[in-house]
Amino acid sequence: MPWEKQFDEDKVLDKAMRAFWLRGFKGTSMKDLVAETGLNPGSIYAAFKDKEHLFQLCLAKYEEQTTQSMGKLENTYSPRDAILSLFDTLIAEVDGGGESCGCFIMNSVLEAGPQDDEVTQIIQRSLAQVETLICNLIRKGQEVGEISADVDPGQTARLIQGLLAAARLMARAKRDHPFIKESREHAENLLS
Amino acid sequence: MPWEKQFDEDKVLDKAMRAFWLRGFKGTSMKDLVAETGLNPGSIYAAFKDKEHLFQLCLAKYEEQTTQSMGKLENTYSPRDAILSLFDTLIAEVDGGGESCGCFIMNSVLEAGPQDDEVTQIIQRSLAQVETLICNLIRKGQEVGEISADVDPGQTARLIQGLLAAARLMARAKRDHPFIKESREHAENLLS
DNA sequence: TTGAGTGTTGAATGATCGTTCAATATAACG
DNA sequence: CGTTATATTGAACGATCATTCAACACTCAA
Repeated sequence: MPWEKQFDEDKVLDKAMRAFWLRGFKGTSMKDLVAETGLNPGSIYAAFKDKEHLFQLCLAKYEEQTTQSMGKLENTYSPRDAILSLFDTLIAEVDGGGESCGCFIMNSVLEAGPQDDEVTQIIQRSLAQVETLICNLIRKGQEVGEISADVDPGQTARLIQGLLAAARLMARAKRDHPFIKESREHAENLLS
Repeated sequence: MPWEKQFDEDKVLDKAMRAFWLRGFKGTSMKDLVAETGLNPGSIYAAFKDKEHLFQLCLAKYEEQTTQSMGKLENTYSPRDAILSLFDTLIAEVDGGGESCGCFIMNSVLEAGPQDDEVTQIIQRSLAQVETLICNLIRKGQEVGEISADVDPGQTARLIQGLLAAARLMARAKRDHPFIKESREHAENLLS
């Protein structure tokens, strides 16, 4: 019988994800991945097929992580604060001088051409997922009376998502862009 | 005395711009540029130094075009309608099945690492430029009484810019994403 | 102890990348 | 017409790209 893998597939995926997240698909070479994962080319190909497939796995993993971490927010904050904390996280990232490499999904939107079916599907699925999560938070907030009952949950969820995406984009363009903090205020007003 | 250039430098820049706009810097190879401009490698290098510099020229040209076309809007529409027409253009693009390759500047934000000083400067300058143009439109609209006097022009300009950026991003991810049309409504409400 | 089965290794592969340059073509001046 | 100055050409360069694979390492059932 065989031999167990010498590496933790999940940790390797995490490192690859960080690389793709920071520099994109084309901006990350196999040499980079070899250096940052500590694996040899052959092992990477044996475990993940090829660069394209590895990238898709990273995207999927990111989506899963995002969903999970939003689930945690749901349990530790009130619905309204959970939504606002999404903005607070970004603000803290920027203020703390952190990496602030944006949203991996959104970064990939621009790099993946419209022909890249697999990636496009992951992106669309992820967008819909986050929208739904925010939408549910809004509904729950309305039930509790924390969020005004006369906002449309779906539309507002998409607006929140848009504001957040824009804020992350601006953060990447200019670390201290005023819109980053303003976007939080806008969200706050929406949910008043 | 010498020999005039056989190509129109401006038309070549336009074709290169379209290529970079659609596929990004890393996604556009020199071979692509040779094929799409009709020039030979040597001629491109003689005229534009190298790929990096050509890209910067394209970015700068895009910025100039954007500024000019927004100037025209100012002359043909009322301030409020000029702003809303920015959204209408995007909506028409998407509805018409057009390319909808987003905003060249914003696309470049994600691709250019924070280390790329020259590109970052062009991006920041362009962002500030557009913000100022929208801000002035808002002020003018307020003078005419077309836009509510109690919105902060600067903050609202940044919000409009953010909404537009987000809408273009969503359009790239999903052609018929509801947010595209909703963003126009949000802008409309802001300027009511 | 051994052989079958699987994981690891990293040099080598061909393709493509951005870039260069010697050869060639063209136009204006003497 | 010949010289000079510049533009064009496209093959060729070295670097880097993603990918492969034969050699080797290791585990475990027999």
